[in-house]
Order: sequence, then C-alpha cells, then structure tokens
Amino acid sequence: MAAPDPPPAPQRRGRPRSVAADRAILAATRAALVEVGWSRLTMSEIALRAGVAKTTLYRRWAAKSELVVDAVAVLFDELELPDRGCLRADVEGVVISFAALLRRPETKTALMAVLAESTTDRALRARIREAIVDRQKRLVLDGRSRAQQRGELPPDPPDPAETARVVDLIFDVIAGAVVHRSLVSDCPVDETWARQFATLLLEGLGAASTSARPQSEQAQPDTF
Amino acid sequence: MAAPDPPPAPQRRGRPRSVAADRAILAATRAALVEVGWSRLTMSEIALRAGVAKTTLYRRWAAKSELVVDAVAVLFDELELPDRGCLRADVEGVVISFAALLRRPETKTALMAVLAESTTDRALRARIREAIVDRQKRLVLDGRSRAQQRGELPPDPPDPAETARVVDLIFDVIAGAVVHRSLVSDCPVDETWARQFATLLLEGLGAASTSARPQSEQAQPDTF
Amino acid sequence: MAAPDPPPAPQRRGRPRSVAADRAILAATRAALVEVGWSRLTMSEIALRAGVAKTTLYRRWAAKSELVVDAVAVLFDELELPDRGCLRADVEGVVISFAALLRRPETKTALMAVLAESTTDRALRARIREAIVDRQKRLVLDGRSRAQQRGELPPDPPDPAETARVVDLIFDVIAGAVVHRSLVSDCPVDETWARQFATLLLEGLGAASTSARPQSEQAQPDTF
Amino acid sequence: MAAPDPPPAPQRRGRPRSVAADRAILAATRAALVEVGWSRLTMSEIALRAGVAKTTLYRRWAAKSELVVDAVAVLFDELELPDRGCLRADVEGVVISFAALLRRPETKTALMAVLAESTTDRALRARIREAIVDRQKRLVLDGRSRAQQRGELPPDPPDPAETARVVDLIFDVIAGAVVHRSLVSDCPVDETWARQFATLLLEGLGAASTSARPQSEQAQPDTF
DNA sequence: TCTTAATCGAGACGGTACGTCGGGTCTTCTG
DNA sequence: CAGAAGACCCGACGTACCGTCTCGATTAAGA
Repeated sequence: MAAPDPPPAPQRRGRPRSVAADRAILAATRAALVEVGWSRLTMSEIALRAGVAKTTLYRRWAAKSELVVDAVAVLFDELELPDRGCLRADVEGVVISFAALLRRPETKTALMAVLAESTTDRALRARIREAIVDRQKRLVLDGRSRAQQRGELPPDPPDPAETARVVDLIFDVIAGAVVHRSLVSDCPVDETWARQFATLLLEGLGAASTSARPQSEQAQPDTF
Repeated sequence: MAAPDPPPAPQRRGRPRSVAADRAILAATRAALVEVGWSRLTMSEIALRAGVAKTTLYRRWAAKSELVVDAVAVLFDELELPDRGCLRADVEGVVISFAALLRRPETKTALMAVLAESTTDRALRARIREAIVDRQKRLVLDGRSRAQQRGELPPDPPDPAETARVVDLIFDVIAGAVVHRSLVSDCPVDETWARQFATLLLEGLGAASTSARPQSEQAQPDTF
Repeated sequence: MAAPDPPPAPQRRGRPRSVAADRAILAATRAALVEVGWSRLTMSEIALRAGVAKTTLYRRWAAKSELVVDAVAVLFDELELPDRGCLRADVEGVVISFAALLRRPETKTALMAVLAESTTDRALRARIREAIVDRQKRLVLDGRSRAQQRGELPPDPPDPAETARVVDLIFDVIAGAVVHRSLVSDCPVDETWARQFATLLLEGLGAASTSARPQSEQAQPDTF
Repeated sequence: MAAPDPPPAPQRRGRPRSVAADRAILAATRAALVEVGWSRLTMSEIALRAGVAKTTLYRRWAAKSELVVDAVAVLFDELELPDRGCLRADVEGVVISFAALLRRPETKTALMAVLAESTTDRALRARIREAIVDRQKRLVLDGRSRAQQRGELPPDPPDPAETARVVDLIFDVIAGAVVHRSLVSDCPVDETWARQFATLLLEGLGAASTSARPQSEQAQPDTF
C-alpha cells in the first residue's frame, strides 16, 4: 500500500523528496474525491489542494488511478473483526462494518472508479488486489479459524490449495454481495439484510427462503 | 430499456427523430467499446461510426454514461436460464453464462464504468437499475419457481414483500459473487468454482468448507 | 432596397408568399442587429423575432449578408440634401447628416459587416453597390448641379465619362472621409470638423492648413 | 503594435512564453488569410499551420480579431513616403502605394473584417487605432513637413491642437478616399485617379471639376 | 565552504475531447 | 403548395485536463 512508485536507492544525491508532500497529496486526493467525485477529479485540483506542483504528483504516481488506489487503501485497512461469540454474529458484523465503509463517499467512489479503470489495465488490477482487496482476506481467515476453534466449521482440509479456494470463495461471496447490494442495487445494508444474508451463507438457500425471523433464530443455535 | 430520454407526446410537430439513427448509434457504441474501451471512447468516434452528427447524440443522451447504459443493456437481456433439471444445475448454468457475458470486453468495461459514474449520480443509478440490473431478476424468479415446482425449495411465504426480499438477496449474492470473482479478484469463473459456489449457495458454509467434490455430490441427491 | 432574390413569375401556383413575412423579417433583422451586432447575429434569432421559420428566410435570401443588405438599404435612402443656399453649406449638411446615419448602430454595424463580407464575394459587392452605395450618388449629382446653377462650379465638361469620373471622385472623397473619421478614427463628425472638411474640399490643402475659423469664413466667398 | 495582451512583470515565474511561437502564429495567420480569407479563417487552422496548440493562441489573444490586427499591423508599417520632389507627387505616390497594399488579399480582407468587428467592440477599436491606423499618420506628418520646407504649405499654426486637427483631417480624407474607392466602389486606384484626387486635394473642388489633364498639369507647378 | 544534483513552485507547451452553437438542408404535419 | 416546427449533418467554437517541458529557486549531501 504505502510506498509510491519506486522505493529507490536508499540514499540518492540531491534534494530528497518531501514526505510532507506525500501526506498532503494523499489527504488532498481523499478530500477532493469526496467533493467532486472521480470523473471531475483532476490532477491540477489535487495539486492545488495539496499546495504542490503538478510535477510533484507525476514524479511519484504515473496515473490518477494509482494515486487514488494509494489514497484510499489505508481506509480499507481500518476494517476489523471483533469476536462476537459465534460465526453468525461475526458474519453479520463484518457485513455491517464493510457496508458502513462503502457508504463513505470517498471509498465507494474511489473503489468503483479504480475497478473500472482496472478492467483495461492489468498492472492496476494487480495493484488494487495488493493494496486493497487481498489485504481484507485476513477478515475471512480470522473469522474462519475462530469458527473452527468454536467447532462451528470443520477443520481445514489436508490440501492447502483447497483451503485457499474456499477462503477465496467465501470472500468473493461476502464482499461481492455487500458491494452489489450497496452500490448496484442501491439498497441499504441494514441488520435485517445482514441477518438474512448470514442465514443464506450459513445454511443455504432453503433456510433463507423460508420466512425469515422466527425460524432462522430458532435454527441459529442448533445449526452447529 | 429501449427509449432514450423523453418518450413524449405520441405525435409531435416537426421532423420526427430517426429511429435508424438510434439503432446505428447504439451499435456503433458497442463496436467502439470493444475496440477502444471505455476510457478512449469518445462521442465524436461514436458519431463518426454511426454516420451521425454529434448533435444527434447529445439530443438523445445527456451523457456518455447514459448512452453506454442503453447500448449494453440489450446484451444483458440475452442471458437465459434453460432448464437443466435441478436447482444446482440451474445455478451453475447461470453463473457460467453470466461470467461469459462479463468476459466480453464491451460488457465488463462498460458495466464497471457506468457503475463508477453512478456512485455520484443518482439518476444514472436509477437508469442502470431499470435498464440492466433489475431486468435480470427474472432469472432468479424463473429458477426459483422451477425449483419450487420440483419441490427443491419451499413455496413462497404468505407476505409478498418477504418473497421480494428473498429474491433480491439471492440476486445480490449470485451477481455480486460472480462480478467480484471475475472483475475484482480477477480469477476465472470455471466449472469448478461454479460447483463450489452452488454448494455454498444451496447448503451453506459448512458444506462448502469441506473438501469439495465427493461430499457435495453425495449431498446433492438428498436435497430432494 | 426593394425586392428580395428572384422577382419571379408574376403569378405562380400554390400558396403565395406572405408579404407580411418579408416586412417582419427585415424589421427583425434591423432590430437584432442593433442589439447583438453582426457577429452574434444569427438566422435562427432573426426567424424567432420575426415569428417565422428558418426555411422561410432561406427561401428568400441565400445568405445572411444579402438579407442584411436589403434590411439596411432602406435606411440609407432616407438621406436628403436640402438646399442650404451655397455649396459649402450643402457639403457641411450632407456630411453631418451622413455622419448621423452612421452613428445609428444598425447602419454602422451592418454597413461595415457587409463590406467586410464583400471583399471575398463579388456578387455581394455588386449588390451592395446597387442597393446602397450608388443610390447615394444622387446627393452628389444634386449638390453639383445646384452649385453649377449658382455659378459656384464650372459646367459639365463635354465628355460625359469625364463628368462621371468627377462625380465618382467627389463621392468617394466625401463618403470615404466621413466613414473613416466616424468608424476608423472613431472621432465625432461635428460642425467644426464638417467646416474644416468643407474648406479642404472647396479650396484645397493650403486653405485648410491655415488656422480655421476666421480666415476660412472670410475666404469662403472669394475662394482666394 | 507588437506585444500581445499583457506586457507583465519583466521576469515572471514559471516557463516563459515562447517568442518563436508568437512569430509563427502571426506568420501563419497572414498565410491563412491569403489562402482562405477571413470568413473561413479558423483558430484551429492557424494553430495547425503555426505548429502550435490552440491553447497557445487563446493564451495570448482573446479573440480572432485581435490576433488578426496584430498579424496585419506589420504590413501597414511597410508603407513609405519617398521624397518625389513636390507635394503633388508625394500625394500621388502615397495614394498609389496605399492602394497597392489594399489590393493584397490579406490586408483588405483583414482590415475590413476587424473594422466590422470593431463597430461593436470598443477595445478592439482602440487596438486597431494603436496598431494600424494611427501609426500611418507619420506619412502625413512627413509629407506635410517636407511640403512646408519646400514652401508648398504654410507653416504650422501656433496652436499645436490645431495642427493635430489638420493632420487628422488630411489623414481621414486620403485614407478614407482610397479605401472607399478600392473596397466600396470597387474601382481601380490608378495613376489617373490618383492625379485627379491630388488635384482635388491640393486645389479644391473647382479645379478638380474642370477637365482634368492639361489644366492640372499647368496648375501643378505654379500653385505654390 | 563550495559544488553538485535532484527537488520544489510555477506555469507555458502540444494535444485531445469536450459540449455548444450556428449554418444550411431535410422531412414531417398543418393551414 | 407555403409555412412552422424541428431534426438532420457539418464544422468551428472556446474550455478543460492531460502529461511534458522549461524556468528560477531550494535544499541537502558530497567534495
């Protein structure tokens, strides 16, 4: 995430780059994103807000999208997964807090924008995965191992590749569902939806298809 | 989907708008999207390809994003859900064909681009939902009613709002997972992944977490 | 001046052209010229003001410049040369009234605009001469024949071509000087200037170069 | 004449403006004027010919008309007044050479066009006077002082304002007559016309009205 | 202490696309 | 048939950003 383009020879000659400028630029990028959105976000505007020349931006980032990736990556790292006692509660918790993050204008705008750019830019795709996406798989790993310790989930299969496949699947399902609900369907991710989604995730389509509250709350304890 | 901006008084004065131009513009938009992608897609280029003046574009669509929504909406309507005999097969089928659609450059690039724009544009958000997203819920409705007829899923709950909630949930989960896997995680949606995802969807996390093939294939028959 | 483009077959079939439209268009053209000037004068605006469709304009005039020529030509015909008793007074009178005409925004703007257009348009040049310029030579002819009757000027030379050359020369000098003073030098054509100009015209450079008022008023009768 | 818009602080920050670009733009403007005339003269075309971006044009000149004023101003500076021995010959000479200048397509087309624009633009009017018109008064001043040294004209009156009025008058008469003859009446300014005009200017209407050649040639030496 | 070299700010540069405007033509329905 | 309405193609407009470049002015580290 952190370091911009090349973390170069540990000490070059000449005037060193200003670290204050780096911070100012990233903060200015976030602020500008909130106010004007991606499509009206310009390098000149960022430079102006950061009190920095355009040259300084381009010396550090090759493109607007890379700058934005770095600027918002740190926000995603704020996600946490406190232990709520059972797998269902942990799922609901992460869904709610991820949705809250996606409600912030700078995150939702930046995320979709860089993803859009990434559809035609392999390097950017990799950078996004490194700086944003893959870092959040820690949440799945944490929740899963906790649930295994509680006996809510079976232990890892012998093949580690198989484990990775499962983790990836769960991550895509949770993140995808929340993003789609929030940004595509444009509907609120509230506690009701989180509960229903957790039921689907834990028990499958049949359980989620029956009337929601009473059964699922009964079903919850005895599922595991 | 079809009609652009105002579907006005059924017979206005003056020269009527050319329907041929409409068709040519949408086709040219798709063709240009394939060749140059979203970021290099220009209104002038579209007009040139369509054999149409730029003014004609702006008379019908207020922005490039709205034009692209209409241009690609029709592609999503090509999705079908042939009856494969059981719910699991239907799920796997729709996942595979949706992923195939998302591999086409004009769809993936256009979809993400307009979604990105839509994060700061309420009207565009509504247009996307109307023209693209909500129309595909038919796939969920079809598959669900088929599964109910087969006895694979319980009948609709008495409250129709509850049914709508469930349908929306399923749609967000399937569409979100496929989009996330394809465009964010940048991994292939192949038969293996589809099978694993279907297991998760039908039986929940516990089933999906155990080693994939044998158990799930055993589990499949006894679902119904 | 009078008729627009083709003074056609005295009675054609079908609906005859509206003469009211003609008048409305020319009036609208003059009004629009005053308000927005030539460069911002548009055919659409004229049509709108005249309550007429653009088609109707183009059916009658081939270009904006021709329309403007016709619209302002009538204004120049208002110039008159009342008999003020002597050649000097007649010259001063015509200078003053011509300058007054050139102060009106629609005349000065229109005249210079169509002249500018005419530098690259032979047909327009002819139309301007016919409709505006040559018609005003009557002023020179009148003043000259009056002065000849008074004995202030010698009679016409035997060769009529020679007479025409002299009339053209006088016309170019008077009209040119007033236009240049008004529109190029952008200085007022007041009584002082008119008197000085008349002295130059009647008596030549030497007389005009000496101090102005007293001498020239003495000099006037005896010419030296 | 020379400098474009703001002649600012003698050393500003940032990259200085390219003087080569200035020269290239003005030359390109003249060349384009010759080829396509004023009405088809576009900023893009000028920029293209000059090898310069459109932005560079707009950074220096607010409007096409101002650019053209600067571009053609230098051509008018080429006018000279060689000493031909007597006032009459000097007048005829300047008339002929001014008419030759007005026959060049770039000058006549540009001059009339910017004058037309200037009727509704006070600033442009001032710019034209500064850059083109007033600079040519030097010709009148030169010719007049030469004639005074020769004894062909009386010395300056005591009041300098009176001198200025006379110079302005003579300038308006000569320039106005030549422009009107050339561009409005659309007739050639040849030696015959020049001689006739000089007679009018030097001796007044009466002399010019009599049959031209013999008398005026006799009159020429003994007039002063 | 003096180079030396890379940074900084500012802003002009060549480009590309924008969205608008006006020109003139055409196609429709209404009088 | 003329007229109004207005859509059509065309091309220029002036603006906004892009990413690069040239300036003079800083700012360290190495000589």
